[in-house]
Amino acid sequence: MLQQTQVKTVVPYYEAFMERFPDVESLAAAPLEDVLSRWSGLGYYRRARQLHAAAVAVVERGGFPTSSAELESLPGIGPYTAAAVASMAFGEAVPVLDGNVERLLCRRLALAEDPKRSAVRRRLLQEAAQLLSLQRPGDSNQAMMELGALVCRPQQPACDTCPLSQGCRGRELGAEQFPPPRKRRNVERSRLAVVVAERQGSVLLFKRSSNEALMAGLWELPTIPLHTKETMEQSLAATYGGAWSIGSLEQVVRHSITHRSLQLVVHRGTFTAGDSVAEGPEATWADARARENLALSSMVAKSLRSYERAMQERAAEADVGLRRVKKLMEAPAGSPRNGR
DNA sequence: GAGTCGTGGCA
DNA sequence: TTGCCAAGACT
Repeated sequence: MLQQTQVKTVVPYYEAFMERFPDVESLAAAPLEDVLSRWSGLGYYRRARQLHAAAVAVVERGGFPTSSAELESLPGIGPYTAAAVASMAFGEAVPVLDGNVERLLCRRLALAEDPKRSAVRRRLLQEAAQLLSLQRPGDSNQAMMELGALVCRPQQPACDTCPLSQGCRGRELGAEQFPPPRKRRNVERSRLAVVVAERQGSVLLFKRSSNEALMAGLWELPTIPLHTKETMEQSLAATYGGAWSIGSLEQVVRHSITHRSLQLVVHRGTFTAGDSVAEGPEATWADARARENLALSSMVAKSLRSYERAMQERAAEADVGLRRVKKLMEAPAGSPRNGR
């Protein structure tokens, strides 16, 4: 969970996850669907699949591997995670190199090169090994990561309070210039139509196939690109089968996925199953309770919240209108109206 | 080696 | 509003 994700974000997911899957056996025995649903909203869903696969592998081999080399053979466990687990759980003297330590060491060595390059990486690992406490490698690794996160932070590093400022070459030259800024990628912008089809309090969802690159295996609201020659109804039928009609209600929701910036136009719509529906992706009608146990992305959850808010506002307006009408009808016939 | 994958916080 | 980035791994 902590891979590329901040601790603060992870904590609530971690606690709920551990309650649902208290040990490796329960995780291995659980359907992937359940694992994904507990991962909903955390992102990088491949991690959930790999964690599940790793649990299966651990149970099959009869226990956890205890060396960093063996750990790294498990799905989803790379150099960082293998070193972190091996050092913290099993006391192996291997250094971790996460984003924080990487930055700290680049500054310490005043390396003005891209730390992702393998040659630079080797140099950083060598330095990390030098600094590692062989008596307490787990604590030592955690201390380095904390130091990077809290003291040798990306902007405005607190060099004055740094316990490693002694041998730091970057401090003299201006720590902030190391490592060099990454090449930035251009953001791809797009507009999508998202359709909420309601039926007796349930919403129509489709399952993304497991080999999709993006959010594989998660449930999605029917979604189509905007600005096509086809009408929305045609696009929806082609993608999801059935027959569609689109209502007037629409809400705009913004969402960003790594290098993409999405404008989601959430529509209300209706869906009628036709002969072609069997050819579309797996579908389900899910009410609010059912949705709790489905794997939804944050993008879908956000769209649904926006839709529900809009519907509540519309209902409130309708209620006010109804009261006005009632009031008029209750007034004595032929009585003068306001302002006349 | 470079591209990709989600999301939320923050400046 | 926009861009950057985080306890990375995999293709």
